[in-house]
Amino acid sequence: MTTKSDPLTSVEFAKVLADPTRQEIMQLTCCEALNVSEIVEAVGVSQPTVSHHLAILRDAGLVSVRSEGKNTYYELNQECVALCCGNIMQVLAPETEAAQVYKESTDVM
Amino acid sequence: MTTKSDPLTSVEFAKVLADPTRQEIMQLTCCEALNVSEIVEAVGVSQPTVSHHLAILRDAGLVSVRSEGKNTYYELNQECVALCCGNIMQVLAPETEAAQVYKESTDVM
DNA sequence: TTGATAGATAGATATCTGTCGATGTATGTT
DNA sequence: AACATACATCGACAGATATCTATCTATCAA
Repeated sequence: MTTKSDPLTSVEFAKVLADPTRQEIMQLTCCEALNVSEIVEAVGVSQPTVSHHLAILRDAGLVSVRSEGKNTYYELNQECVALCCGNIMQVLAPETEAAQVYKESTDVM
Repeated sequence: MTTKSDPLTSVEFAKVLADPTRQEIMQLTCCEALNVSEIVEAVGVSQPTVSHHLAILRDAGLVSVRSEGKNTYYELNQECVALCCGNIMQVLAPETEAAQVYKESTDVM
């Protein structure tokens, strides 16, 4: 229903990143799946607020969601993050070495 | 007065990027310096609105500014953009190949 | 000096967004 | 069946922000 299938635009990606609470959630779920209660405890805002941020991440296709009994586990999609960052680098910083290294590493050979 | 000296946080950087008009300005000034009138003409919003966005970019240290007679030229700081994108990749997508390639390319040897 | 042009600033306004408390819903437990 | 827990959704509200018009300042030209 909600989840986005097409790749994110740079503006959409930036809007998702443009909040400290949301970035903290992204960092927490970056390398391990956490359920909502664990995230609530870690970030120190209310549960509805966490659910709100998770919905935004879900709609953007930036997290994977897995239900397990009463719990719902969220994990950040690192590949999607890397892709968006790479795109921004290539568009807004094409002459930097970082962008060129990125481009080479992703070019089909 | 306004310009930021310390490096941008990921949230600050994302907030700057999180507007389509501003990203368009960034793209326009990415590889050449433009004055305000040229930017106004290209993006199709009012001159004060462009000045507002340029002030945000200036305060963030994301553009260099050069006055020349009546004109003021703005140019995007690509290195700063690349640095911020690289940081985000390393923090939020550390296990991706893109982040690792970036890290290697910036590591002191 | 007078006028024109480039750009910044101020103030107003409408929209967006992050947060919360309250409530709904589904799943598991006794 | 009754209850508890996990999470989502709703509605309200306050603060942020993008945009505009109007105005101010500074520089160049006549």
